[in-house]
Amino acid sequence: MDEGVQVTAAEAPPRYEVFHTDCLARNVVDHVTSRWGVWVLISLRTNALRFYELRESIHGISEKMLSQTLRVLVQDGLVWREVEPTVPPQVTYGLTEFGREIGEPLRELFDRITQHLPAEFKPTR
Amino acid sequence: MDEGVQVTAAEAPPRYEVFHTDCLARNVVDHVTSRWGVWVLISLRTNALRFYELRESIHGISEKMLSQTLRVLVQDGLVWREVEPTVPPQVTYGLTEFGREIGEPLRELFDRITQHLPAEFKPTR
DNA sequence: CAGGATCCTATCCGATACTG
DNA sequence: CAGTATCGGATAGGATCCTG
Repeated sequence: MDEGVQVTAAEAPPRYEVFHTDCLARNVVDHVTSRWGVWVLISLRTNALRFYELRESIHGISEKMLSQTLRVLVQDGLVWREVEPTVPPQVTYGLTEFGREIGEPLRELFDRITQHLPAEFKPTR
Repeated sequence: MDEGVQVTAAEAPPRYEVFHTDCLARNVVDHVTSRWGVWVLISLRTNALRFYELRESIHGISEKMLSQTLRVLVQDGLVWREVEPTVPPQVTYGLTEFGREIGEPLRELFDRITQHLPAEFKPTR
């Protein structure tokens, strides 16, 4: 049934086709804006981190959700994963070029949000 | 157990306190990046829309989720709501100043995502 | 038209236990 | 250390019906 892009009229405003359920972009957006994906991307923005570092820097995330989220982000090409075959193993995650490009507007988003909040909650920066 | 901000060291990098579960900013972020909140904000970015226009522009959203999402965004001060007491009633939604500030990085985010996707899925723009 | 109320299902996600 | 597997409760969210 659904297959093409449905833009009602030719002269329709440049409304985003991303809105369609079967759109690939929408999946990526959903992953980026997923409950934990957001924080993973933000955490990795400045530097690469190991699994346990990520877990500790993102409050409230469980190991399950962290690995699950990471797996998706790696699949989407936003995050790279490097395994050091030592004992015990060391796995490091970092942002790809794509991930960094995404992280920038994300940071902008959060900065603007925090700036609009009551003073008592504002970060010290 | 957890109550304050845990920044391991004094000279720690400016890691976001937003990561804490009890942070107000986190709630707003969760709303903005919620499954449907994203699309509502993007939809309203260029101009205000009525309820049914929103429902039609965001594919796959149910009336329930749309009204629920809108309610939260209005509470957060991102969206305004205007009721025209006619019969049948007309309710219009639009972005507040805050909402517009948030919408900008959001659009940037989606533009970058769509630009990185395979050509066959790319919007025509 | 713009929703609220209800019901019901899918999934999210945390806790726990186990593996290389 | 860095996960995977499984279970079960909580929540998101769709469908339907109803109202001002």
